[in-house]
Amino acid sequence: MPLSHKVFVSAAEVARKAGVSRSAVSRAFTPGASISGETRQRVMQAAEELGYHVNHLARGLMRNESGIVCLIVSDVATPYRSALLRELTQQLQTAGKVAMLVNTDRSDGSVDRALSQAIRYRADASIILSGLPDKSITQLCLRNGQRLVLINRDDDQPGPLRINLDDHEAAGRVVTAFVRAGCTRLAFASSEAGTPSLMAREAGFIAAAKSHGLDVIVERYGWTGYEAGKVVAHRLLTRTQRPDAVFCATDLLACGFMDAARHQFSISIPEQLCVVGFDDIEQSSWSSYQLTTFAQPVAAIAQEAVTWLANGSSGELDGRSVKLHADLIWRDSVRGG
Amino acid sequence: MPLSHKVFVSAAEVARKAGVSRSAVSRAFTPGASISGETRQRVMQAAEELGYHVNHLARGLMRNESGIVCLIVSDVATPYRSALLRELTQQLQTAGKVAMLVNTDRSDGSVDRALSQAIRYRADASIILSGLPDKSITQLCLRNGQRLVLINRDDDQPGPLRINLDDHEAAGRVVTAFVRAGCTRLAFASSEAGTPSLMAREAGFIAAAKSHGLDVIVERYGWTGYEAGKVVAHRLLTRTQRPDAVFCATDLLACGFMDAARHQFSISIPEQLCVVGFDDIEQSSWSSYQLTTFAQPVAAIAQEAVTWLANGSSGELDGRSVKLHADLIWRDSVRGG
DNA sequence: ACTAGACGTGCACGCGATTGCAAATTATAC
DNA sequence: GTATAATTTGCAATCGCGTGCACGTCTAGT
Repeated sequence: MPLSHKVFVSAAEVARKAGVSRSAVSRAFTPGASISGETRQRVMQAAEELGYHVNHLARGLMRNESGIVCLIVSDVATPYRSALLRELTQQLQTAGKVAMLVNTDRSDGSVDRALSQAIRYRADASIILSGLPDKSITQLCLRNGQRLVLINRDDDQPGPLRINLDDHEAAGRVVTAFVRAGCTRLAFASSEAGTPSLMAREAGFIAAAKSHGLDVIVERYGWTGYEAGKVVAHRLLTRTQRPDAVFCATDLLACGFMDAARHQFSISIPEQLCVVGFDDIEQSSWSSYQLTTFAQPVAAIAQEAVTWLANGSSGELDGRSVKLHADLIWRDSVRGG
Repeated sequence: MPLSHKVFVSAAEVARKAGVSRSAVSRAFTPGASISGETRQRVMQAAEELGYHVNHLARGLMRNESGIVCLIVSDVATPYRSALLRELTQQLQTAGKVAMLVNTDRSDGSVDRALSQAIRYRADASIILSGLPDKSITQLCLRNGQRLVLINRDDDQPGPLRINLDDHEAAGRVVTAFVRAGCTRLAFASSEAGTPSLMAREAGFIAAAKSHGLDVIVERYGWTGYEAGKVVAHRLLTRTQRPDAVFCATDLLACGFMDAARHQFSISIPEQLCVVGFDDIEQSSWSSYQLTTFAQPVAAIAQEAVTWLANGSSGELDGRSVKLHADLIWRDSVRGG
């Protein structure tokens, strides 16, 4: 690949034009460096005229700090994921970092490959929104001074920052709401993905129901999304003892569930059936759904992650576990809000 | 910031361990380089044991080719944008590139700042999904050997690759569909964003309607999204001469419009009112909407962009304009599909 | 006037990799 | 066995930048 044209303008050229040494140019662009106001002016002007921009690749090489944060995520196009992504990129930017986006699929070494990519680019940190890395590669990251953030992926490894919600407790609040609405035949709708948050919601729901003397029908299908919600609805609503309250592990599931219940089974919500979701995606507030659900505190999650990253590594193992609260947003899919 | 621990392992250490020179290590990781199978084996093993990864920052410095592609986008969390984003990152990855995500807002120099970021990291290219850069910075990019892709942002500048849809012609097909459904009072619902694609759809719709001897009521409000759709619906449906067919510039608008029409005005779709959208976001296929709409060929768009990037700059001004076709997806929001 | 200090500047080296060139090794031909 | 070609390997320069160190200049203190 032949270098196309005139390539980039380097600090040396700026230095020549400004009549100073190359170090002066460097210092002009380094906040807090020892340089006089006058020469800084001269350098800045020359830089402006030449269209010079500091090469962050080279700077990262020297400083051993690239400013890159790697976002590892599957299903970017999903409403909740994309909302979190937006928040993260935004806050990273204002913190002076830059986001590198790596997609993963459901294949096995997918997250590991993504992390290798992050290491190759000497990312200061990686934030994992979905999937879990192998223990060995986690070690590799930490050993290389790369910091790790795990979101909604409970894991007991020391080192990374682990951000989670109070899924278990939140699920308990759903039972309370259902009981108050006079519901008795509870169901839990989920997928077969088996992620920690899904499991926690399920376990919390079942436990709280039991403490009320209620059983729970659990139905899982496929892959957490709208279609799975429809399938699960079909299974749940063709039972002889049809449930009168269902907690959907995810808003996307809930949307599919509600659509199936209304349009295929002509069930009216919340009169005949109460529904609660989780995530508070934008669609949940749409008139067609008005879903009562838990709000993922995306802004708080992002903030937690970014501030942790901004404060340089304090110790050897500065990993900690943060548990955030999910607010219940009352809308019209449960009686007696 | 003290370098935390043992930092990264360099090629020199691998070379020492494998008993070869630094260059050999470099060559071992460069496909097509002149190196014997045996030494490559030795190097690879040593690298594996030490946990070595090529430093792409340094590589990019030498090769003058970072492998980074900058994705500049506002409203990442919007369904259409995130779908395109998913497709782009995926295809970039398989092409051996890595995506750097930069958020922009609606403020003036936002895209320019994003492009500066791209230049600082010596991105091989930038793909702009929303907003338009200043001419001057476009020049700066091209002069620096940075390639540019503009998606759905018609612009007459030479140099960048410009990918657009046949918005104007597509809008004409909507009129045909409405006329065939027996509609006579046409309306166009849009936002005040005034992007080229929005304008093209509007112009195309009006032109085609005129050729059928029909007038079009145009209503625009705020910012392309669900809420705007509701507001526009309110304005349009409280008129004395209520329209019986409306083309929404965007699916998100259409969803808001349909919800308002049904739940606030008790209008049944498509019996009393036909609706067509644009984008084919996932929600359009949900049972609650079943929206007839145009499919954004996201995969084709991404492919077009990535293959253009993969083929190194052929000439000085290799920019070209690509016009892609948007298929009309028939669902239930228009009579007589 | 002499010295101490503060401040700004330049030199030169290092960061981690690629690559042209020439030497060294191996393979092939006669 | 030698001459020649083909391949492999190491040396050293380079990419653009940051920064420790030494030097020069200017101000202030006694």
